[in-house]
Amino acid sequence: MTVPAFITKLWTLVEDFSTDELIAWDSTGLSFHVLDQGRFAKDVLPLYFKHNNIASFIRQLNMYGFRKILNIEQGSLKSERDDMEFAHQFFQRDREDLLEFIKRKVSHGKAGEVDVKVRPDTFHTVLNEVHDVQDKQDQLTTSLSSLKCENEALWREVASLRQKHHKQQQIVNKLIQFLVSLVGSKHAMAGMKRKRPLMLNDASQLETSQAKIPKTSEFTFDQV
Amino acid sequence: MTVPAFITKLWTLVEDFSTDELIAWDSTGLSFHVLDQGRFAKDVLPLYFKHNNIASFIRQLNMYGFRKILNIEQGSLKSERDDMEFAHQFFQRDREDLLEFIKRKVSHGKAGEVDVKVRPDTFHTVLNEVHDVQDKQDQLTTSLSSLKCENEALWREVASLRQKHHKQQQIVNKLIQFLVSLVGSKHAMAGMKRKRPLMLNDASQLETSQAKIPKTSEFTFDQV
DNA sequence: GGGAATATTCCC
DNA sequence: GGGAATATTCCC
Repeated sequence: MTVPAFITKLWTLVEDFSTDELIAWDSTGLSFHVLDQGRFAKDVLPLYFKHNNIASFIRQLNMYGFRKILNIEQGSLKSERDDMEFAHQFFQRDREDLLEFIKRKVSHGKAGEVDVKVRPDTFHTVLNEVHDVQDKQDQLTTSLSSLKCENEALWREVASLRQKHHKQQQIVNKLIQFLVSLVGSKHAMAGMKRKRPLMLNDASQLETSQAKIPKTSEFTFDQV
Repeated sequence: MTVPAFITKLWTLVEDFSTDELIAWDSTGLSFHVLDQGRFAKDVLPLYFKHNNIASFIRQLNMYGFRKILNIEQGSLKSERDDMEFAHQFFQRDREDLLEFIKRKVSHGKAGEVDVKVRPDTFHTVLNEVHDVQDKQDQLTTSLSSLKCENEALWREVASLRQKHHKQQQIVNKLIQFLVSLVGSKHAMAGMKRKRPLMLNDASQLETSQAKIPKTSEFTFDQV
């Protein structure tokens, strides 16, 4: 809505017939010419701007997206040597209504980037926190790996112990069967005194204790 | 080394005796006064700057760290009503050598902050990576906790099984002692045939298998 | 041409 | 006073 001062001044300047000798519309009305750079800078620029440098004028044109029109005969001798031509899509003769679409380039930072302003100590704090998380994750990974090895060894130990217990129980059963066969066939037990019971019924206790832990590990380990 | 144009112009301007009626050193030489703002802006400023606004002049003073000196009698009637006084540590009469230490404030961002320019997709990538690390760490923590519980249950199981094995072995030993006593006292074994050995020497196997895992867990678990 | 520092303006 | 946009300068 609000057209920058440079654009309105430029349009007024190009439209002004009194300065057509130094700056004027192209015959097409879609671009404009600057004829005599020296005189234009010295006599015209100070009337509109706070300087008399053609370079500053061109800098502004570039800031607003104007492009320099290159003539066909570049290096060859042309009728007018001191002739520059500039154009912009929305800078046209008798079309002041288009000027509002001419936008100044935002200079800060590359296009497509966003500024993130942080205090240096905040920056270092965040960086340290990320490193802390990474260190802790490394420790966790190591601990997890160690614990997993220990766990596997424990599972093997439990399996081995259960197997040994089972075999031992079979031995106990065989011994008892043997004793029973002795008693049944020879009645050898007659007259012997037992000080206390032998407590041979361990198997039932073992079965109940096994229910406290799962039969297989529910944990899965993925390398991180 | 290179003193900004504003500072050199300002110092020249204050030193200049011809303008002392409008701008001049304080008697101490450590600050300067601007007497008649209206005349100063209209007659003096354009001689040194590209404008005639006292506001722009003061804006520059603030940009370079000058401070306004407040008079003792603020609201009361003073001899000179249109009198402003400014000072800067390194702006003193006859001390042009100090001017190089007057630094312009960098406008972009708050003081003590540093610009970090990133493309939005890079910003989101980094953010996602941090969240990935945090998620993975949560998973690791959960897995580690589960595995630790399972590990503790396994240790209890192993201890329980070892105890049972020990008791079972004692039973086996007592049975064997009992059989031996039977054989020794009554010679009841005579004439009986054993099909295969009873394999009662399980205890030695158990001892060797225990060496495969440590007696106590070397792992320590800290909550994260 | 355009990045970046300084200058000027505008506005809270 | 100072943030921020625009203007001017300086420099590659």
